[in-house]
Amino acid sequence: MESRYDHLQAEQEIYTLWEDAHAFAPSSDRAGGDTAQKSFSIIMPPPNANDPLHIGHAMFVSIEDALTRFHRMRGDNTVWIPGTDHAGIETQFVYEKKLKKQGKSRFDFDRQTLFNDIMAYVKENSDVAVNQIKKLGASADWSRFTFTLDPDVVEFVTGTFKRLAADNLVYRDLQLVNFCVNCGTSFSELEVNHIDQTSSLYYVRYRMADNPKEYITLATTRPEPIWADTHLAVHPDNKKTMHLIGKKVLNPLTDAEMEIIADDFVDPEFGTGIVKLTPAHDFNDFAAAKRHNLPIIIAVDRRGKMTDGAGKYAGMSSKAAREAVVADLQTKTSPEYPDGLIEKIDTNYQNRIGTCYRCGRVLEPLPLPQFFIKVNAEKKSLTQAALKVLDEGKTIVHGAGREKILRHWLENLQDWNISRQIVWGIRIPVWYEVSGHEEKITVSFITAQKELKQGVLAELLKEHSLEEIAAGLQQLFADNTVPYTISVEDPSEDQSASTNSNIKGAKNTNQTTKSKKLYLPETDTFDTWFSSAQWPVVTLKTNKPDDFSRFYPTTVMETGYDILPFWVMRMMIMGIYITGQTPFSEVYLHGLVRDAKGQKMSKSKGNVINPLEIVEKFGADALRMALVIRSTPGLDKSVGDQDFKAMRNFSNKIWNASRFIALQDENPSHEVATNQAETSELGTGSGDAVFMEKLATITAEITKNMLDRKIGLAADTLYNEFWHWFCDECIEQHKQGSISLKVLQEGLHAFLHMLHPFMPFVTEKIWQELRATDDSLPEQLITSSWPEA
RNA sequence: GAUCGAUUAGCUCAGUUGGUUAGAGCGCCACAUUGACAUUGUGGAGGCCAUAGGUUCGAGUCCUAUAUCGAUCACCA
Repeated sequence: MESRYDHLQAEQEIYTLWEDAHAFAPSSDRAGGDTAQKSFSIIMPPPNANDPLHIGHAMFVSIEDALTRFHRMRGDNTVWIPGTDHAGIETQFVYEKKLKKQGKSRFDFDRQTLFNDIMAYVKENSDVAVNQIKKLGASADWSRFTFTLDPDVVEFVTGTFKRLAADNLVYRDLQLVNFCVNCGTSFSELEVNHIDQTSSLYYVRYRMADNPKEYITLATTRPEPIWADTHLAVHPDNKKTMHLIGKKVLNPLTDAEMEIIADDFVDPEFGTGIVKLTPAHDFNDFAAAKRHNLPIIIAVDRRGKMTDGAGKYAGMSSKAAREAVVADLQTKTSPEYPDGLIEKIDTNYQNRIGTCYRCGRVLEPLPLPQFFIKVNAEKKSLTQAALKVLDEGKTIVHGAGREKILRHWLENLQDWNISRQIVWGIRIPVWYEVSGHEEKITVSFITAQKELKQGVLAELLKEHSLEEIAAGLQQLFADNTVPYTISVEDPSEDQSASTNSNIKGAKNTNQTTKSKKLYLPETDTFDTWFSSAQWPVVTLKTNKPDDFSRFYPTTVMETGYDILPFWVMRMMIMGIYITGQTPFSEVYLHGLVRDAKGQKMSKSKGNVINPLEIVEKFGADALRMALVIRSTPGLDKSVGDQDFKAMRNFSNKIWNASRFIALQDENPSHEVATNQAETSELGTGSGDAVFMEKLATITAEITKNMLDRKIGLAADTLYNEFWHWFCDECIEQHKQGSISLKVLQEGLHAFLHMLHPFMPFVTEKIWQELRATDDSLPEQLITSSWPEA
C-alpha cells in the first residue's frame, strides 16, 4: 500500500468494480435471492434531466447512499431507484432562452415540432446528471433508471388522470389562476412567489349617478382595468357606508352606471371602506362576483395587454395603460373636483405581490378554464387521507418540526391547478368537440407555409381546413362550455387498434389524420408535479414485475425541505389515492447547503460550490462525509473547503491506519510483534477484552443511530471513535504491546464496514488491498455483512 | 398577524430516553517528529449552553414567558 491514498485513481476503479459485480441490484434480483427478507427501498428525487450537478444533489446522494449501503450490508433486500425529471417549465424556459439567442421564439413552432426539438435537446444532455451522480459513488440501481417522459410513465400518468376524472376528482372550470405573461403559462398557488414591494395606492373619485357633483372615494393599486369594472362593494354592517348599498355611481372612465353591493369580504377599516370589483383580475373580487353573479369582464389578456374593450387603451401594457388612465382621470375635472378624479396618490404603499418563481415578473390573475384536482372532496378527501396516514404514524417525518408544516399545508390546500400552457410535458389527454363550438375555440397554428395564424376557429376555418389547423396546432383555448372527451387519441378516429399502443413519449400527440376531424386536442400539459407526485408508484410499477409488491410502500423518501409542499405532500396525496397506502414510511428532509459562513449560496455572491471540483480535489468520500457529518434533518448545513480538507485528511487517516495494520501482518519480525499480547488468544488479554467491549458498544451505538436516522451523529461518532480512540489510543497501545494484532484487525474490519456507507471508495479500496493477502475475506465490502454488536 | 425553527468555544455546528469534569472541525498557542499517517503526534488556551422564571435529587436537554435571527403562510382594494 502506498503511503498516501490516491482518490483520483481509486474512485474510478472501485465504481467499475461494483458495477461489474452488479452490487447495486437488490438481493432478490440475484440468483437465489431470498424474496422473503425485509426490504429497504428509496426512490431518488429525480434531478432535472439536463441540469448539471449542484451541491444539493451531492447532499441527497450522500444521505441516501449512506442509508442504502447501510441497509444493504444489514442484509435487507435493498434498492435505490434513480431517474431524471423532464422538469416542464424549467426546461422549456432554458430552451426558450436558447431559441432567443438564435433569434427565434416558441411562437415559431407548432407544438409537436417544439416538443420534439426540446426532447432532442434534453436527450443530448441527460447523461450529464447521471454520470455526475455516479462520480459521487451512488450505489443506485441503474438498471431501473426511469425518465419522467418514458412511454410507460406517460401511460401511467395519463391513466391516473382518467381515473381521477372517473371518480369526479378532476374537473375543468373557469377559475382565476396566476398567469405569467412572460412564461405564457398559469401556475398553482404553491408556485407563486409573494414578495414585498412598494407601490402606489391611487385614491379615485366615483361620482354619484343621481348627482355627479357628489362623489365617494376609494383606493386601488390597479387603476388600469377600471373601464371594465361594473360594481363597487362595501361591508353590509359598516355604518359609515351602509347607506351606499344599492346606490349607483358613474364609472370614472366610461361614465357607465355601477351599482354598489354589499359583501362581508370588504374590510371596513381599510382605506375608505369601499372597494371596486374587478372580478377578472383579483381573487377576492372573482369570488365575490361568483357569489353575486356579476359579469366577469377580461381587461388584460394573456400577453399582458389591455383587451379590445379598453377602447383607446387597447393593446397597451398594464404599465402604460396605468399611466394613461391616471393621466386621463386627473384631467377629468369639474368645479367640484378641480384636480380631477384622482384625489391623491400614496406612492409609498407597502404591499405583497405574486411573482413568477421562474422569471420573477409580476403574475397576472386571469380567468382561464383549467383542469383542477379536487383535493378535499367530501367523500374522497385526498388531503384528509394524507393527514390520516400522519396521524396513524404510517408516515413519520424526520426534520425539525416540519411535520407540522406539512399538516398545515394539508389542512389548507386548495384545489390543484394541473394545467400548464407549455409544450414540454405530458399532454393532458383531452379532446374538444369542434362542431357547433367553432366560435368558442381560439387557436394558434403554423400553416403549411410556416406562417403563424391565430384567432377564433370559426374565422380561421374560412381559409384553412381543420386538418391544416390540427397539423400545425400551437395552442388552443376552448371556452368552459365546450364539451370534451378524455382520451389520449383522437376520439373521432377508429379505435380498433389496441388502446394504448400509440402512446410513445415524444409522439403521443397531434397525430395528423385522414378522416374528417370532429375534435381538436387540448394543448396544455400537466404540471410537472402531477407526474412527480406519482413517482414512487410509477417507478415501481414500470420496472421489474415484482417491484411494486416488494418495495411499496418505500422505506424512506429523502429530499430537501424546500420541496415539502410541492413534492412530498403531493406524493402522499397521489400515492394514497392510487394505491390506498402511503408511498413511504419515513420522510427524511435535509436542509439547504450553505457556505462556510452560513450564507446561502448564489451565483451573484460567487460562493457556489461545484461538487465535481471537490470530488476532483479532495475525493468523493471527503465531500460526502463533510456534507453528512453532524448534519441534522430539517436544518441547514454549512460547509467550506476547510471541511472538505478535514475529511480528506480523515480518509487518509483511515488509509494509513489500515496500512499500518496490514504491515504488521506482513511483517511479523517487526519489533512490536514481539510483545506479550501477541501470543494470547483473540480477545482474552485484558487490553483485548476492554477493546472488544468498547468496540461492541460503538457498533451498537452506530447501528442504533443509523436505524434512528441520526446519520449525522453516526458519522460524527465514527470520526471520533476511529481517529481518537482506535488510532490514537488502540494502535499506540498495540505498539506498547497491550493490545494484540488480532483484535486490532477485528476492530479495523468493523470500522471499515461502518465507515463504508459514508466513505465508500476509500473503505472498499482498503478492503481490496486487505483481501489481496487474505482471501478468506468477503469479496467486496459493499455486499458484506454489517458487524454484529 | 399566524405558524414553525434556531440561539452552545473566535467561526461553522454536534450533543441520542434529563445523569459525572459540555464535544468536533476550522482557527489560535507551545512542543515533538526519520518506521502507519506532516493530509501527523502530544499538550494547551477558549463556553454563566440567548435572558428570566418553573418542574426535578439533578436541566444544554422538559415547561412558560421575553428578546434576537431565520423560514413559511395569510394578508385589505
